[in-house]
Amino acid sequence: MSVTTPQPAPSFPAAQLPEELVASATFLLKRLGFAAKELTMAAYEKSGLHPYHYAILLVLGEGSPETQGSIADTLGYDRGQLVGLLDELEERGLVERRRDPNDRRRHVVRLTPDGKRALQKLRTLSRQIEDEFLAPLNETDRRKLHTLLLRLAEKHEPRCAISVARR
Amino acid sequence: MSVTTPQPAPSFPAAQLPEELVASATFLLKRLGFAAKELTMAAYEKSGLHPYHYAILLVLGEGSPETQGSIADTLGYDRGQLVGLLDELEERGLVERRRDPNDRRRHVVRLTPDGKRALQKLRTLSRQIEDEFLAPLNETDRRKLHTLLLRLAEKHEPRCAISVARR
DNA sequence: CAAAATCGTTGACGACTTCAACCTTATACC
DNA sequence: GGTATAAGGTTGAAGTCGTCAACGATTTTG
Repeated sequence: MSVTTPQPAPSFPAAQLPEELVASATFLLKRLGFAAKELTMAAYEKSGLHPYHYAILLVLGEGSPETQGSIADTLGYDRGQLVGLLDELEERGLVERRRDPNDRRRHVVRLTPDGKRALQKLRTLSRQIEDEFLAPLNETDRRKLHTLLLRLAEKHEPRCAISVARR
Repeated sequence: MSVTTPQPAPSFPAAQLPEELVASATFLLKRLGFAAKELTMAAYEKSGLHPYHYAILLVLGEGSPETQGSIADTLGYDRGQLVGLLDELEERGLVERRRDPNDRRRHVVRLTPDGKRALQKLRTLSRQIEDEFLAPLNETDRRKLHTLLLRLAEKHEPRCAISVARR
């Protein structure tokens, strides 16, 4: 079952991209990154949440208490941006902000029970999106692709690097 | 030799992204797509041009005469967006717009000699960017990655599909 | 000849990111 | 202890960007 409503096939096939662009893995990566974003956004539409919200809930779901700063640093978000995202999560009752008694500048952010339920829903959605996006590949190819992407991410997105503790 | 000036390494390693995000090929694709865009933009900075300009020049370099509409359709650009891009290319003398005598609504766009030279420069730059971005992978891995990405692109970015004529 | 469609152009609009300023609170230093 | 400095969170401004509707000119349709 598809997460997104399929688009009607265009009556005429789209014009061909220049060969040199299609031959570039970097180019394909950029286009596919965009396509992945679009597919994801479409799938999230019904939930009223944003992929950003999912990432935040995931961080909070890992157990260790988080401040807004640590969330922002972990995900690479702007702190000003995070404020609005947390406002939205708090309005929906998925998250709780309270002052840290040890350092009253800080806000400690925690999942509420509703937040944990929402996180589970989003995990399922995320799996569905992944499955739909990778549909052309079998299990072996998916693993191979992930391995290769991870090798690139370790250079270009150090936050993705697998920590020693996690190995 | 690097195309972009290397960033100073942060004294502290960035915080760890949640495992489930890093485990998702879709997520890595989105982040890497963004990283690729940033790397590309940085490399293009000196040239005063934009990757969009390169794509346009590539289309024009393929020989068959192109109108603004056909360029936009080929690359998936908005027509209104293309106007400004072509203005910039024309200002730099890389491109010529002239009315199509057969259909005076259309503009036929052609490369100038300077445009062909610029295209060659950008081809070289593009190769350097590709090489730098894929640095963690050897030749075999690069081919494998490209194959996998292309399989995905055939579904998600039909313009990337290899045409029968091209096979 | 009139109506509709096409092509390129312009400008408005909303979404998004980045950034600087600000208030509160904690830490460093004299 | 008191003052300067830094850090956490918040707000709002600014700039970028893609999307889109409307327009004049021209061609096609009927």
